[in-house]
Amino acid sequence: MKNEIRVRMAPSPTGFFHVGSARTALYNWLFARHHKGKFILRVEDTDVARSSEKMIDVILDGLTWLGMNWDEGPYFQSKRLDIYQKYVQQLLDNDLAYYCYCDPEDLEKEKQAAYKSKEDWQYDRRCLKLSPAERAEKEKKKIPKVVRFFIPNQSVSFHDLIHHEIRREAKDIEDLIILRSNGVPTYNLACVVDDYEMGISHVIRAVDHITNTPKQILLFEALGLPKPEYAHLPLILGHDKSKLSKRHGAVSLMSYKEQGYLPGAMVNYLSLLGWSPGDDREMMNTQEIIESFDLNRINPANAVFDETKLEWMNGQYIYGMSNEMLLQQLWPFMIEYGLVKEQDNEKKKSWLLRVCQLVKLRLKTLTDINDVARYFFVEDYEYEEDGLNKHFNAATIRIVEDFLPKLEDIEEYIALSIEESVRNHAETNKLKARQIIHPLRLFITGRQGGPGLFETMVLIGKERCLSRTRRLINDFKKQQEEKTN
RNA sequence: GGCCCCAUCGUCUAGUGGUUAGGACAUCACUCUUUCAAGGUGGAGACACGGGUUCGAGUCCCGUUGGGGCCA
Repeated sequence: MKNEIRVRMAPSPTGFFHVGSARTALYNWLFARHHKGKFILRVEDTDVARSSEKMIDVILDGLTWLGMNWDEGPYFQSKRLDIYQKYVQQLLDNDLAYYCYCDPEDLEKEKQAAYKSKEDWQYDRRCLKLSPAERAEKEKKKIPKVVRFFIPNQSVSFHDLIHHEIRREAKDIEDLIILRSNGVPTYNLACVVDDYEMGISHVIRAVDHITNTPKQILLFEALGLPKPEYAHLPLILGHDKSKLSKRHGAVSLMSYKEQGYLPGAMVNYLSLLGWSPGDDREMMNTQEIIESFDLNRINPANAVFDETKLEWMNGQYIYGMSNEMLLQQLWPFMIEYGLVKEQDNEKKKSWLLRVCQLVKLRLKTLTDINDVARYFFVEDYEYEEDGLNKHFNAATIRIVEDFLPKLEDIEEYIALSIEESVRNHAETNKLKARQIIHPLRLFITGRQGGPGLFETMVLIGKERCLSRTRRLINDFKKQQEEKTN
């Protein structure tokens, strides 16, 4: 118990789950699983005016999607106010904290004025210097008061597992507010109390919290509590190298799910953003990542989020899946795009699996199914402009039209016989096979590229191939007639 | 402005005093192919700068510059 590894994810419920938070959560979780420790969920909702169930569900859904199970919680700070107040009282009793009656708006004005004239500003402890009479006066007037933590005059240093020795002078830290006038604790106090109460052994969080750590260490010391170990993770940046935020586009974890990314690929990619196993491995399943994971191997430099590489990796995962798995993952998207109906799952199962096999190499995300394979399912696929320019002309139409009877005559409609028929026809008519293949592909699929044409034609079926081709030929003829008239 | 963190190809990274500085994505060329992909082969591409320490520095120290974060 004493040496048990216990880490936490402590999200503030903002209504969405940032990929940066997901990465932080992931590293905590990997660390816990690697050391057979506990991963605890704690919702830091004291700051939030109203944190709804829904906001928390976003977090839970995200963790679940990525396969990160938690061992305890979620605990809610908003339900633990009395605990924090108890600790604040302890500090007050020991003269390690004091009441402050200053009007926050006044202080804010002073601060802004100081910044404007490029001066540093810190709270000057004026309420600490209040005489008993002055204090009594303010109490009598019922002026709202907060509790400030008295920063002792010393330097603070701590050992960060990623950044090594970090030192900060106490004079650079101001007496921070730890309890608001409404009795709600501030971030630093609640965090310290909870990290202790929940037995957190390692605080693994992003580096933008590193300036909070000395304050928290001072709080641990003032409260006489044991300190956890600290590891401050590098930030995830957008392409302009500033902290990844909404203005960079998709930063919510669930938007990646909606865009058709697989949780395994997401975990794999995120794990490599700031960490590496030390060898050249990149494609790793979650189990392998857990086994290799080590805080010592985290790169302290910030990392740019590279969606292109994530996309590539996702494609690798899709290609590596069994057709059954792929179909299952694809299903909700195919329903959404109107490619299939619920009952097709049973009726057309084996056909669907064959389509999966044929297109899986071309899918980078699950949503690609609509672009890459729409023509297998429905008739409203589009024709590539460039392709029509090439093949929608008298000479080509003629070639295809000549070939159609041969296609019709094929008895055993399998790839081999279609190919044989095309090649024979080409030979007897002194054509290159591609002169038939290319327009045929365009007419049947609307595209110039794709899986092998003959296999594709088998899956689309003879009748549909014929009718699609005839439709194009008729369209062309109609167009010619209109021109001559 | 103050304080803090960071610095290897465009991007993610390997590298812990002696390496032709390795890999991956992206990019380019070739190859395979009915096409598009994927694959295969190859190319181009980095130690921010300046001082030290050392026989020897991407690697250790200091400074500069640049980027980022927090205070907001």
